[in-house]
Amino acid sequence: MATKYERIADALREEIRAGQLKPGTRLPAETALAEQYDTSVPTIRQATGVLVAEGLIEKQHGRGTFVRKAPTRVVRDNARHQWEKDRARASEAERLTTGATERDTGLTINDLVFEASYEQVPATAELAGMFGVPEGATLLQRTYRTRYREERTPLNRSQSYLVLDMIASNPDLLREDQEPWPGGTQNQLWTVGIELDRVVETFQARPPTPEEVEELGLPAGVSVIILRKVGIDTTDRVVEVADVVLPGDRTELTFTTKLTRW
Amino acid sequence: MATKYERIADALREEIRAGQLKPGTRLPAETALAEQYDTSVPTIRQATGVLVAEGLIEKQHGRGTFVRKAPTRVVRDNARHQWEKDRARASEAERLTTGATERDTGLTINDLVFEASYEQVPATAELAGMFGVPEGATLLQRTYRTRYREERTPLNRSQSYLVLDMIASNPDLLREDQEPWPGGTQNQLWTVGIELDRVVETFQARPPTPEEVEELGLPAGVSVIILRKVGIDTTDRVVEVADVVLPGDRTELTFTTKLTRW
DNA sequence: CAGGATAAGTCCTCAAGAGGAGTTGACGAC
DNA sequence: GTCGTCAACTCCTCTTGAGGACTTATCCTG
Repeated sequence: MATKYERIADALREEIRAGQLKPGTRLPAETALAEQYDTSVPTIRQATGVLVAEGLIEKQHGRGTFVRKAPTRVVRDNARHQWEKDRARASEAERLTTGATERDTGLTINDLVFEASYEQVPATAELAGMFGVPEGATLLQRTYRTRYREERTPLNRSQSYLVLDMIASNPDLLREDQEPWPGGTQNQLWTVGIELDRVVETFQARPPTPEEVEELGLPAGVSVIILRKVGIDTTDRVVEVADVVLPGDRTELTFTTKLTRW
Repeated sequence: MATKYERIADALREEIRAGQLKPGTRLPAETALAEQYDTSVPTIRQATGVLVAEGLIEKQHGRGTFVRKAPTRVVRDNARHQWEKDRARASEAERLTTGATERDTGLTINDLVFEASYEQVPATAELAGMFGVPEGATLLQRTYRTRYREERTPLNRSQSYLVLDMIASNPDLLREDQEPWPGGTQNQLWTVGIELDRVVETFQARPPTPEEVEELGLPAGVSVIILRKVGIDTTDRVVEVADVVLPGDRTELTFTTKLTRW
């Protein structure tokens, strides 16, 4: 015999699954639900709290409790690291299996706004260790935020680090006033004689910190994806490290691994 | 002015961050905290509930509330799709940037137990669409569970699908009694004339369903990573689809993308 | 007609308390 | 000494009640 609030949560969850409560619908008020299920308001709040944590409903202070819509997802693909010509090789099989979300959302890069800021910072012990430079060495830190046109909360926040000494031969890379990294990081690094060989991406999912909730405008119950991207050049040096914070409910990542046999 | 429970949550969070409350430590009892912060037990429970959702603490009925240890992470790397010889090419740069967790945990494949079961199921509309077969066509479904030796809850659950007709030429693939897929899926498919060309992996993070909480023994506040792996052969056919459910707090995924220039 | 005040409806905070259920260690019976 | 019982401690459930804060629509004022 489950507890009272669990039974209520189950009942509501079932109504949502069955489609009786459609996305966007407002649930009855807490007092109404309390009467309907013959219990008190705190017990109702406990039940709805479960569904919030599951990401099924969303509470809005003063407005009501609503069934959440499936959020718009943004697809990231590791093919973005490749040159354009290579991307064109994407075949029908890929489109069948991964293109669906992109088609559904109908979003293109033009619907997004990018913001960037540059700063010179000393290397932390962790970053210094990865780059193989002394702790405190000067790094160029670029902070990116991506948002939908006409939305305030960004879709992601990314901080990328380069060792200043490695890129000093091209002062344009340090100019704040120009479009950040036209042609992409790979091309930019090429202009200072660095040839990127491969990118290693590591990531995990965890609940957001309060700061991340604030910055990304996350509803309760969603997690963030933490992605660390490490760029390695043809001489096996770590030349770029980037930490990206992505909202878990709005992000879908795709990676293609080509298999080799020699 | 933040609310009372927020201030309490902030105070406890700060104690944890500062290391005054070390991982594994038991927090004072709810009644003691209520007295300490001059409030009621429900308010204390609300405050600690925030930290549970953030994954910082864990409540154990009858025992107490404990500061969570950083969970053991299992690293998945897309290099696992490659032949062994290729893996050996992993260089110092990779080890610097991604090998740390593997070294820290000290876990090898020998510490893990694999369970598998086979079943023949009709293709759902979604799977049929991906494979390009009629809906209801017979699929071979393999269900995997991975667990630590001497732990009951599995680390992950994976369901993999193959089209029966494609692999029918090797009846050994259907034998339940043998070690599942010796040599790996890539080698096994080779025995039926299928040459895997690439693997496309798509994933997202979301809160777990109650069933997943049950099956994977997830503490409150952690999310699951849903990974869909699609194997494509050299003739651009989708030959394998696998859905993997991973606990977000115990999993770290790594992908290496080799950049090309032609 | 525009703008602000108001009222109703909503979810949120906080309190105090009773009883229940899981865990642990101490104690006593055997 | 071993085992089971029991008491103490823990977190969990649920209740009742009061007031606060946010949102929206209505109504009144200018």
